[in-house]
Amino acid sequence: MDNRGMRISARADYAVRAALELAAAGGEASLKAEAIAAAQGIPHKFLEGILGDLRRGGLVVSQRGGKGGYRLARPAESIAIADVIRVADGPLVSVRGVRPPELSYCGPAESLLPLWIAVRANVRKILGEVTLAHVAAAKLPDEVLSLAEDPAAWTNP
Amino acid sequence: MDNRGMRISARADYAVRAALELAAAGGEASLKAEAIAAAQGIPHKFLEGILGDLRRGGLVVSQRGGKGGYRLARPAESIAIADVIRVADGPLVSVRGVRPPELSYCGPAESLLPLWIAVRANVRKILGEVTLAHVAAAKLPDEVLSLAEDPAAWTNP
DNA sequence: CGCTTTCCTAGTAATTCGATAGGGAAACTA
DNA sequence: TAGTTTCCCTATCGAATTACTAGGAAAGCG
Repeated sequence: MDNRGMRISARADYAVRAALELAAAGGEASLKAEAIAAAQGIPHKFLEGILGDLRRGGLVVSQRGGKGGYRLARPAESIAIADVIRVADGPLVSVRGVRPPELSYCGPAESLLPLWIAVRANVRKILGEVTLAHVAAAKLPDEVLSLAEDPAAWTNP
Repeated sequence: MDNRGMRISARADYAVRAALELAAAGGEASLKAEAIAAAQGIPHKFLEGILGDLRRGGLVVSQRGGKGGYRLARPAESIAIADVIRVADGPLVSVRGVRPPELSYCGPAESLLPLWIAVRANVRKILGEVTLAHVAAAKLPDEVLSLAEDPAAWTNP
């Protein structure tokens, strides 16, 4: 019973960091997978697969050949962190592998369904509002910043 | 890239549902593992292991023999859903297997750390406030209820 | 063509997940 | 004391997932 709970996978973390490097590079310049991997310390063959997901998800466009690379398909202000996670890693929140609306509970557990829905809504409220531009510029929205500034939010249990 | 994201495991879901059955039974009565398993449709040998975790975590007390079973170790009003999940499944939120405060990011990803902290704080705000008593009585706190009542919270993506 | 870089398929070692099996050990009943 | 009930412990299992790696085919450039 050590490390489980609600976890953000390496895949999702890498995907967001790669997208942030692209956001920081601006809309014109394109970065090569190897450069992103080096900048963020991500295994580069693993990253290639993740960038493929981002491209198939329409978040990124790619170019092959000598001066090829990747760049964002849309302005960084219009891409939420939630978009990146969903494209690279599937649904934001799931319970036992299915998304909350598909669940059914009985007896005293009946109110679990609205509870999971509320949790998901609260996660969305952050990851759906914060964009790549916010994070890359280190300018998080005030409501998010005030959550993160509370010292109690940094303690272990 | 299908079903990942932030997931609540079967273990955590089962643990909460079992605890809810105990909460609904009241502080005196004790329920047998088999009865809980039948009531909630949980494989009973699997549930036995989970109940062992809850006992070792101090949330539940057990009694062997003819009129044995399990009951809550504390009043249901004093046990948060987060307590149950942590005891059965480890930390509420983790990124790449480690808890947010242990992370370190560089370059344009530096603001990811406060972002994960904010997400965790927002999850805690719900799962740390809502108790077994709330859910078992189907009386969620108003702030949670208002999140769950928003129709937009029930849509897929 | 020759070079670069993306794209695709496959594979893999380690771990986790969900679940099952089979006995003990303790407590109650009679 | 014998017998039943119930929790308790360890061990195992297959399938899936996680985090990577390898090797090459396809596309764009000079």
